[in-house]
Amino acid sequence: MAVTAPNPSSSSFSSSRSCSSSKESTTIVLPVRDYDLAATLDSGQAFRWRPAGHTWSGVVGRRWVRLTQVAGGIHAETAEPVADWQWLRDYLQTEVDLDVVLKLFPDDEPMRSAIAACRGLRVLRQDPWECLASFILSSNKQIVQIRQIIALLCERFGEPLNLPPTAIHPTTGGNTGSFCFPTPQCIVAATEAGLRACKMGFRAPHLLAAARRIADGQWDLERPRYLPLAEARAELMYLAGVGGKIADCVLLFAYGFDSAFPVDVWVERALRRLYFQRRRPTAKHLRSFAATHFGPHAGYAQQYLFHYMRTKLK
DNA sequence: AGCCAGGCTTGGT
DNA sequence: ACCAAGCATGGC
Repeated sequence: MAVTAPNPSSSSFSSSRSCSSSKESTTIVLPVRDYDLAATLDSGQAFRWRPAGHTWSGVVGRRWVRLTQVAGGIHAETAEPVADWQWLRDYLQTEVDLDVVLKLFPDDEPMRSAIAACRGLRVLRQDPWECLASFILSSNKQIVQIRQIIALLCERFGEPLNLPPTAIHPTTGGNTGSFCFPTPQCIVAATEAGLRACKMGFRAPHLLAAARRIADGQWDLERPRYLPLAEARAELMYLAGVGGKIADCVLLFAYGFDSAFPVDVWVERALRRLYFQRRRPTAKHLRSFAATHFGPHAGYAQQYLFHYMRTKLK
């Protein structure tokens, strides 16, 4: 199995990027090619993005953001002026050269089809806590329901955010997506009943327990970054409510382990259908196949299979 | 091992 | 139209 530590350069806080003389602004165009914004924001890796036409509004960290795919890049708008946009480049991973990733995919028919269908799909680099909490809440839920739970959680327990007047929706009253994702400290201050009221059911005690461990310092959100994949995975699985699949999601979507390969039902279906036809591999066999077959960017390949299966193969 | 725990979507009838 | 199955995890 490839044990690939996160590539520091792809989460770079590039020292060459001077911001000493940069002006503050509420808009920017991040230049990028090979980027399918809609596929990326709507492929089950993040749950707070809302489409309105061809623009997407959401929250990254403590900032409300509206994104639009434009010729040559991604147009971004924030509510408050920004001097240094590196946080958004990191989140969207616009500095990753997709060609390099796709060239290392296995050269087989299923991957060629998936690339043809989803080219431009990216893996985001999300905040570890939001990602961990979101995927604890994802267990045994479908994407629409996960979005609902997280929207309720943010409205009820997250800090309100500033919005530009243009973001106020005339019919809904406009506070959708205008809350921070609640910090561990916010969650700790909640009760299990209050969390259950966000429709998360049996996941409530898991979320609360994880928040407590993190808030009181027993579990360090930064530690997995510096561990080999297998150890980082074990750390995550030490938390209640985090099994192998959810651990792999957090490793891939937050910590940048490109070789982490989450296998959910959709990916399992894709693997069975595209690589195993009518045979019946065990889950263990599928995992070992995935670990050896898809190379250093297996997680990226997984995202392509996932999106391809959901949007094109059904 | 097999069942249960929210609740919403999907698929079969 | 209805009703069962699926979903990913941990605890019993």
